[in-house]
Amino acid sequence: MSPRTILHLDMNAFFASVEQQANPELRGRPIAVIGSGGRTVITTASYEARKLGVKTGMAVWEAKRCCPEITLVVGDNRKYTWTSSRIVEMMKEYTPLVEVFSIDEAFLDLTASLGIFGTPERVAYLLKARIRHTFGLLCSIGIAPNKLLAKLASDMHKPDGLTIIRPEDVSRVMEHLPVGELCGIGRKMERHLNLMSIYTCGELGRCDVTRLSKKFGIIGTRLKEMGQGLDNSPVAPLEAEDEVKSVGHSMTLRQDISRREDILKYLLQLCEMVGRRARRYGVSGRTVTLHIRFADFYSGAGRQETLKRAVNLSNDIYRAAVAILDTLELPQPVRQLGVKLSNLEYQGGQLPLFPDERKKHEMVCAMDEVNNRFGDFTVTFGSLLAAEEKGSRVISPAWRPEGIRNVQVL
DNA sequence: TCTGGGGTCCTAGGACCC
DNA sequence: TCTGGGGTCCTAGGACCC
Repeated sequence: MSPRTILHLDMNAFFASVEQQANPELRGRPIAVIGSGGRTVITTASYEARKLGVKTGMAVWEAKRCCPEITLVVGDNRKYTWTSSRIVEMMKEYTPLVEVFSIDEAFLDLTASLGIFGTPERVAYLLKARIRHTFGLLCSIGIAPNKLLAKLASDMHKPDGLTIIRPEDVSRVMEHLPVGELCGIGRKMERHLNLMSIYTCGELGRCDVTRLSKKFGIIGTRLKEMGQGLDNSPVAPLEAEDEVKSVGHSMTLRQDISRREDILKYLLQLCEMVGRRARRYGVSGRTVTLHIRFADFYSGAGRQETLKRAVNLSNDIYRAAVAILDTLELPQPVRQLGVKLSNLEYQGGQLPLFPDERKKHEMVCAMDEVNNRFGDFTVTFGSLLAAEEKGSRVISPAWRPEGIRNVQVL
């Protein structure tokens, strides 16, 4: 395989920076973006807040403890999705091979475009300058022969960094790099490797592959390659991406609940969110999963059930979810509920065959249409929730601005 | 008022069929 | 009397990512 030139772009403190741009009073100050619910965490902290110890995933009270003057902003995903889409459009001017990895990260395969734009550094500087001028936002860029190394490189200098790993640098960079720095090796995997006396990528790359395969199974080979800085995976633009395999929503409730009728209300809301997203993208699914987290945070219950036929009507999903609920023991009040539809089938807008089915389908589509125009839960089943519980605004960096993974509500 | 929400992939074990 | 093996589908749970 001939050498490739891959660029990874990572927006710095994306949600927080977008908010600071939208509101000049927030610039230069410690702020953090949080979710809208009663029980939420820090989604993104500005660099000013990070300096004081505020981190993603922290409870709000914890963030306030390290930084009493912090300004908390409830996230607005329309802003982030809009900005992200504009940045992706900009990136597509340099190559059609843009893989949107998350709302604030993307890979570009520049191999074929360097004839037009010159060096990859030049593309990086152009992108950085344009993103800064247009949106007032900073990003870190990594350039390397593959995605694994490009992502590693973009992480090396933050914020506003530009790091290049050339083919001749790879073995030097990997030699003393801790294995946990690689995307794909998390805390548990790192601990297992350390127990095998493998601490650095250099050691991982030299490790006997049978030893790795014995311990880690099918990914043993892949691990050794990662240690050597090898990665053949292509940059996959949206059209080339695998089909989405599941659609789900979950919510942590404002308060723990125990009464069945309360649980059912939230369950119906979740099934409506899942069903509507599935219908919007023309998928239905045969497997419905219900998951519950109990009041103690650590314990939970859940089950999945595969139906005879694929469904995407909220009521069908709801019926399956309730059937599962009725098989579960609930030893504690419920903190969090989740519903997922998987085993997906892509039907591409086919209408059901039988008249009564079709009528139901048409009614649901009409409801969806109203909700799409006027906001979630404008028209909905009678038993849905009071105004203050409407359409919990999901804030998650894992969104994509396009396609079914756009979880944007409203 | 302690601890969010969206996904993917892999493993292991059981049921069932040929 | 005892004991097969491959394949598929399904479920539960864990690790990892942003």
